[in-house]
Amino acid sequence: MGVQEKARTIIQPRLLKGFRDSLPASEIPKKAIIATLEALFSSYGFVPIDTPALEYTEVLLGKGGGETDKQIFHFQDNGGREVAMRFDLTVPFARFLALHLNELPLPFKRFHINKVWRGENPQKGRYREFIQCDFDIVGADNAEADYEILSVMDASFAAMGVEGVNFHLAHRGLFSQMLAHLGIGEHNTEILRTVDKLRKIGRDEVKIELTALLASQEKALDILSYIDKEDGDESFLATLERLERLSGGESEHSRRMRSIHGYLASATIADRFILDPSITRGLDYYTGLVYETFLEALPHYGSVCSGGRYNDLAGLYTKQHLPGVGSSIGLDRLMSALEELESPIVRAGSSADVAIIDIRDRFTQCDRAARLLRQAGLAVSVYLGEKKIGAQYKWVEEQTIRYALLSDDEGTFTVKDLVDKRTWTQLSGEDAVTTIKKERI
RNA sequence: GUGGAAGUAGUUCAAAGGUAGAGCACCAGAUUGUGGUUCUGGCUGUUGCGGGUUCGAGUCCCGUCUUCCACCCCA
Repeated sequence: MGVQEKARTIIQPRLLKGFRDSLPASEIPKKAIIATLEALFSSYGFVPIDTPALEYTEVLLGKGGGETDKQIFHFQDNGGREVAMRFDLTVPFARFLALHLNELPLPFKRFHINKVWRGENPQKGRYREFIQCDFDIVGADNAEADYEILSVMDASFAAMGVEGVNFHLAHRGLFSQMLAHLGIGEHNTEILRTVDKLRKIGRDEVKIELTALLASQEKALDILSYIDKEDGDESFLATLERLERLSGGESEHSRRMRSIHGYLASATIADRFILDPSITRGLDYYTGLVYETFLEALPHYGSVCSGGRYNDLAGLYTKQHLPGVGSSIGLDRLMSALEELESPIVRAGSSADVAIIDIRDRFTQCDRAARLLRQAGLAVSVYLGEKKIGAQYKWVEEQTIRYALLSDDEGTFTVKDLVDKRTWTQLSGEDAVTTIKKERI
């Protein structure tokens, strides 16, 4: 009866829809990836910032509009203020810029890695709480800044060891110019939205939708000829020339794209960047270059890194005109995709290099060895339970710790490699250090 | 937010209205002489949750929550 009584008072340990716990097996690689990205951004001179998770609703909603209104988590705080949780890192950054402009060097390069929240219906790789890694350059409107963001994107995926990545580039200004050239500029946003679905629903379906939208199959075909490559292998520059033709000749937009491609080519990374006019990026603040990033093996996962150029980011919050270009990596979606690909990056997750076991009677000796190993730069985890030796080995392997160190009666140590099943006996503390450091390479 | 599918032990999956089960995992003991073998024994569930139909519901019906899929949108 007493037991039943207790059972009834237990609170169900449940999670909110779209929110997840992260166990060591996923948190360790996640932290490793974040550390890699932070080091990479820093190597380009980008500096870290942070902003609050919670802001005034009016600040985050801006002018208000469409989808963000529905997706944003908002409520009244205990003081009756209308507050909202940030749904991306770009809008808070704009507010941040307006507030701190005279404290910042321009051009300003920052990165920001943190959680954001969207009240969207979850699916695989889509959650209500997820981490974004943003990096932006504000205060520079030129091809060099555009190029540098693309360069950081490419270097980021290389640093994470992710292969088979393609960056799809387009230019919003160029697209609008084409529509104006065709005399159908007024349907701009609807056309963008339809074109954006090309990869998902296919050319034929897009043609049907555009025809319905414009009440003209001829114009639909004109637009399709803009976003359709004549052949799959059409080069960046050949595509660019075709876009120039369809949008009425050379322009500042096409010249910008040509310059960016020139820099990418000089850096010998141009082959991973594809000019893909079907990339449009919804209807946000983007005005120039836009891009999305796809994994060759999992195109249906959608973009894992997107962004573009916005020419008046902080316009909602200040009269100062601030051009910028930036990008955002969706870390949780990327990790979800990499897990599906069984990528080694998300598998590597040890809590330590060495575990020390069987220490019940020789704790001091073992702790001395642990301190020695730590001083030598190894991560060491000491077993603190009371189980038998077999269970201790299991504990070590559960955490994918590769080496176990045991203390012998003679005051020496035994090191075991639990992966290759090798054993070294009668080692001094120093020998144990050198053995492990040598073997683990 | 709209529409569809699914939810059984820690896990993978059985049980086609009639006593909720199996493998793996887990726990204890023996053996292994600084583990992984073998043997013996054991635990595990309010069948996601809440109602309803029925003599009887894991199974049928309704609601709800979560996951997955599509739309929408996006990372």
